[in-house]
Amino acid sequence: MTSPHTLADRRYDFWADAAADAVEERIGSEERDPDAPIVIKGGISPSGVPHFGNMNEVMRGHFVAEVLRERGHEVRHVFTTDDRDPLRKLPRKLADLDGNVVGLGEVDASALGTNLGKAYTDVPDPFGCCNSYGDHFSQIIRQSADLLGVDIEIVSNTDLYEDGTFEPVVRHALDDRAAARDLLAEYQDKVDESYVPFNPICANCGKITETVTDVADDAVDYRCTDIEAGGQTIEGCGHEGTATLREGKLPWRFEWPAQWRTLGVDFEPFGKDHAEGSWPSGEHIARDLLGDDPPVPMVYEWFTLNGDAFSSSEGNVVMVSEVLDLLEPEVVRYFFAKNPKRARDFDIERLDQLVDEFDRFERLYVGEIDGEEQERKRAERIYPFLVADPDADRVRIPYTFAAVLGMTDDSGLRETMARRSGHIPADADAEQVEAALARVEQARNWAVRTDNAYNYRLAESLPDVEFDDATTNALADLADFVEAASPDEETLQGEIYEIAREHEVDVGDFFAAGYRLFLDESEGPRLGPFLAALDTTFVLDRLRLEG
RNA sequence: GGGCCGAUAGCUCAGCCAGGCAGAGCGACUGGCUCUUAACCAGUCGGUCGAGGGUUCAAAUCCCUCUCGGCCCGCCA
Repeated sequence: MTSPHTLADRRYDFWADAAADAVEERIGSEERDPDAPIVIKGGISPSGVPHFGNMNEVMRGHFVAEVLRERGHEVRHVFTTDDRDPLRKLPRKLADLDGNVVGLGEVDASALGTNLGKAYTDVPDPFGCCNSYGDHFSQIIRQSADLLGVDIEIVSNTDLYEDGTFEPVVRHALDDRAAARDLLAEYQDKVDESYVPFNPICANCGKITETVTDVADDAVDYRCTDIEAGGQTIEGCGHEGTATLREGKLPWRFEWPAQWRTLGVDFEPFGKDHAEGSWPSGEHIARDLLGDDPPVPMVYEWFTLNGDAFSSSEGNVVMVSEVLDLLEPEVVRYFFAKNPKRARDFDIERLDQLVDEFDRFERLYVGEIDGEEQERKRAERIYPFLVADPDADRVRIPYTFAAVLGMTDDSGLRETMARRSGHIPADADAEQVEAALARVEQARNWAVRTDNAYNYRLAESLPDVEFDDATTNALADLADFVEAASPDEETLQGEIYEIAREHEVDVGDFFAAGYRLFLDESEGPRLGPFLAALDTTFVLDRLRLEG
């Protein structure tokens, strides 16, 4: 037995190197054609909205593929959408191709409900934009991978059945069904004498059935009986018919090894749910039933979202497209480059922490800061897999400050504020500035979404304010000072204190007045640098309560 | 009940394979910048490495037992 847990050890600074070693060892074995490209696979059922956690299935394999390519191998990254699986229950939430999540009530749910038990590719697309339910969600999987900069070859499981690719394996399993049955019985109690490792599709109602009554060379007879699944019963129509070996599916425990064989899979990552169930039986089936060498396995731990399990039914999901509204792709990739053996929480409230961690990682890589040897080595090894064209001159504005810059939509003002705060160096060219400010969009979205302390908005017009005479006079004095002295940020910051004292206005209250005037908030960023960055005329009018 | 994986500072995580001073960042706190507020600088605090035992000159690291959490051991995938 091959343990799927032992690959991601710490022999390397990057776990993908350890996995790549195991793959290289495998392809060196004698039964494998050394010239054939290495095949890395992942796969999920297009059962509903593919969420951020599902991307483990894409990203973990991706890094291993990239490491192997770096070592000079030709690598195919194949991804099966297990779209011949039957629709078992209706998800509570769906999503259109533009990433908008909608409730089940917003589509024709009854049209879905009547299709329970059919393969995803035989269920109509509730949005009407793709050929089937399965195609719809496979398309979103493809888009999600694209957004993360990962190139995968998506293979439809249904196609593999219909075009005959699977047919020899299906025949093999049926011919050796006694052996298949004995083998699976070691893992599943319910496998009995009547078990046949093939589920035909009913020609009458289209459901995937479980009752095979006879097996011939190129076809099976079946009766469409009730199917129990997930505590509910999907009624069979009672039809008796004959199905070819292309008109049905292998049970998952057999289907997985069938994919390995037909696609020539060398490496496959999978979630921990498979580690103690599907993997041992799949490995056994591959070796002893099919006579194949199973791929190198790797288990990854699951992510949680804001502390709770990802759950489509509970609605605790976030899609890749949503995440990329909040984070740059390289930061997302960084998250997936961490040790897969560790369960991780994807905490939206604290994305700033993740971004800060990435920024530090980047600075370690470009040598801008010095860290401990270990973290420096990790950065040197892993960073190139996160960013296509590492740029030592890349300017990163801290994420939280970028969120603050989102208070205005004026890009010129954003640049001025960033420059004056020292986050953009004086000699930065236009291209660097644009790249540095790109993050503002995501950071602003984050601040708005979480409505946190960085969610400021520049008050476009004079807020409804009422100040006492001393404060009003002090503000007017401040305006005069700004007009006369064109002060830099620090001078202005100092003068705010000075003027508050002169007018015997409490310093805290005076600052609060400033924040009220410009942000309509009681607190805000450091006022001197903030006002210094704003358009002078605008500042003068506002301080004089004129607009 | 049996099996697998995980647990290191308030938070996010390195370190474990192959034993050698308990680490980083962030946060917090203190101080600095004429200055209670984003930023910046300096410093401080912060640990029963989940618990207990064993091996060892030496254990976060190796071994055993236990606790807690997740997953698997029905079906399905």
